[in-house]
Amino acid sequence: MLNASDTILNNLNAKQREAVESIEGPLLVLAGPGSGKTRVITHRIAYLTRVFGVAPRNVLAVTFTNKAAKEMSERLESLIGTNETNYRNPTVGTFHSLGVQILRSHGDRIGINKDFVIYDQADQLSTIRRSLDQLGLDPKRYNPNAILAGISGAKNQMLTLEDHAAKRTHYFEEIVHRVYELYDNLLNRANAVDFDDLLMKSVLLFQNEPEILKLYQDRYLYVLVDEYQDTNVCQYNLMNQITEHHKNICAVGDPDQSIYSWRHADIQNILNFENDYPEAKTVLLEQNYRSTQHILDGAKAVIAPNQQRKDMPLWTDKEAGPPINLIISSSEQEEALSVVSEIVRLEREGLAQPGGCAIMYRTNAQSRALEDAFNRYGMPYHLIGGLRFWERKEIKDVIAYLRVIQNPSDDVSLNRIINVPNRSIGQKTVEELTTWSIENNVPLYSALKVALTDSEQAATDSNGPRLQTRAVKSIKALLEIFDSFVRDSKNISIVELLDVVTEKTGYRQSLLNEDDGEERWDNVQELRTVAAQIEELDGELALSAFLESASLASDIDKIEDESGAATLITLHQAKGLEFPTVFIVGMEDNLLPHSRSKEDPVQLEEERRICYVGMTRAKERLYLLRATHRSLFGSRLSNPPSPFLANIPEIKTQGTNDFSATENKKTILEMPAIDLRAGDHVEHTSYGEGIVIGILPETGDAQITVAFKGNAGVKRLLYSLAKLRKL
DNA sequence: ATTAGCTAAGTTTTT
DNA sequence: CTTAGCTAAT
Ligand SMILES: Nc1ncnc2c1ncn2[C@@H]1O[C@H](COP(=O)(O)OP(=O)(O)OP(=O)(O)O)[C@@H](O)[C@H]1O
Repeated sequence: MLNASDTILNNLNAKQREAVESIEGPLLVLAGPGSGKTRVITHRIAYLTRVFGVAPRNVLAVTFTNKAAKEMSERLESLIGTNETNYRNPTVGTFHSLGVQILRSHGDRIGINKDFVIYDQADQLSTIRRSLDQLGLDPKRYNPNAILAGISGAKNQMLTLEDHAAKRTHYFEEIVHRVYELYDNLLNRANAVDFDDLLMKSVLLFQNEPEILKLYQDRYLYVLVDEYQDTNVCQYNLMNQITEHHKNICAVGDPDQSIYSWRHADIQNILNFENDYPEAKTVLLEQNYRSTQHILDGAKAVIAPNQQRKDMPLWTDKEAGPPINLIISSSEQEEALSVVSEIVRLEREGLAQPGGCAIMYRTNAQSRALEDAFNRYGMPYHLIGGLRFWERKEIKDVIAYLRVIQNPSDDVSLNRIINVPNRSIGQKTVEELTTWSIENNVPLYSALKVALTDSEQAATDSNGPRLQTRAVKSIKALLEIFDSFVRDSKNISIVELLDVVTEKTGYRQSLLNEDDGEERWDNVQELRTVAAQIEELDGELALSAFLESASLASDIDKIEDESGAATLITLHQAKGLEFPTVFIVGMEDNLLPHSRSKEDPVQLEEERRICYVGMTRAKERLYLLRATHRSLFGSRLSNPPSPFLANIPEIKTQGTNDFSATENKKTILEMPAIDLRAGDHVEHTSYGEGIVIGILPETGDAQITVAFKGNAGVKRLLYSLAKLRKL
């Protein structure tokens, strides 16, 4: 029988084992893609807790995305089993979720109220606009996005307002500084923190309150960090603070996969690890378990020209596999079509499943042509990023209601929904209230209250905000409804609260009257489903916890491969993932490398790394695609091929005139545009109701597979003959 | 107070 | 070509 140690070490190679068994002191695992770095982290945690006897609660593992954290927890669970009574799981989370945890528990020490909300980019921008307005600065002249970048950059480098003051060298930075000051004030007043605060304020808290820091130092005796090459100054400081005494830090990463320098990630953090910790042990992993020989060779050839790198050996004993394919098209539409038809071909020939395919691109805008092609041919797809679920208007509206219920001081959220749906509290009124609240240094919500009491007491000589009677009436109704929500929120579940809020405010009604109302209401219902799922998992859920997961959630967390849908994703978001089949579209100069980066050699090297990350996601099949012409802002322009393509030694090119490519395209082009998708409910004249489970193109037609409700069962029908009615 | 219609700007990449 | 933000008209 195997003991715990054997089970954990069994599926590791010698180097990985060495890393797992190095328990005490700083440990650096440097290795290329697919070499099992993440596996080392998981197994090392298992080893620490199950073999070495470390209490799970003393272990902290930090990842980049929630998805990575979730996957790690799951793998841990299957490795060591969990949740026996008395068994506390290790902490596995993202830097940002760690920040939330720290600030929620101890933020009061630096003046952060426990009920704080987290402002995302849109909330930040709206706060910046308000600041500009207050300062009498023209948002046309001073781009709010640029100012946000300035503030965020400062925070990412741990520059507080005072620090930033010293750094002002340009006029623009002076402006940024003035906005920074007011912006932070507004955030404070709204009891809100932004993404960057989660990290920076945690570090500041630890700096100022050593006894709080000690709590975390004593709690987290073993710390493991994934993707260390993409940590920024705050994250670096945070980890150093926690591991200051025991120095049990295990950093894992790959300098060649550092692609977030624009977010102020500093590759020096990983390169200097051995200087920071002279006693550090370094383990290099050299075997790639993910990709075929062809894919690995191609990727290595792309990264090789970078000057700022140490070459590390990376090999595979996998078979050569099919060569890397280059498909040249004449437009982005044709490019997208090539992708779809190739996926169809792979599926038909039993070579790959659509669910195992990912299409990757440099910029979000590129997803559009792909979506069109997938929709046109009834192929299911899963879009990551872009119009993110959590950023949709209707979702943000509903979340805003919940946020105000939890934290009435949240000005941005209150502003958002104060007149949604229309309740005759117009711009003028809001302006008056806002000005009054800023002058009196109180939240907007208080301004509403004052306005109301004033009018009730018919106080003519009051200093309160001066409003129309109609507006006051609306405000009264609004405050009353919020009071009732706050009361409700204490007694009912979040799902119920969502129902009450959308119903009582008339939000559902008004949404359904808008364009695409049904679809958007469905999104709100999906939010309800998410809430239900979380509640089912965690039992009664606190409103704050729900809002927190809403703030920190990102789309990538939702990838499920069971669905049979191909994944559309940016190259950045694809980091850390793997797929049997990968398509990288837009392999053109100005796009990859992006025109904004290609002038600066340092940035150009990062573009190369982005390409490298994408290529190394592929396990079996890799397609690179480029279009000779592409439209940008409506006008067509032609781009030369990406210079990276020239580095790849063996590549099979399919030009636009290539026979097989044309053949494929014919099949799919002749397929009628079908308005059916897998999952759609349909009705057939004799078989009755059913659900579409598959669509296969045929020459000039399509084969639709439908699972019928009645006795008919699963049927394959020809689209042209079946006369299916969509329900 | 609300809305339709116009103009100008925008595409890197995100927790 | 889109879309967000602003102006003019109701
Ligand atoms: N010792 C091993 N034996 C067999 N398969 C392994 C081994 N180690 C890792 N793998 C597999 O190799 C693949 C890549 O592993 P993992 O994701 O841990 O690599 P990584 O180094 O974190 O990759 P990346 O840096 O590209 O994200 C996974 O499918 C994993 O299951």
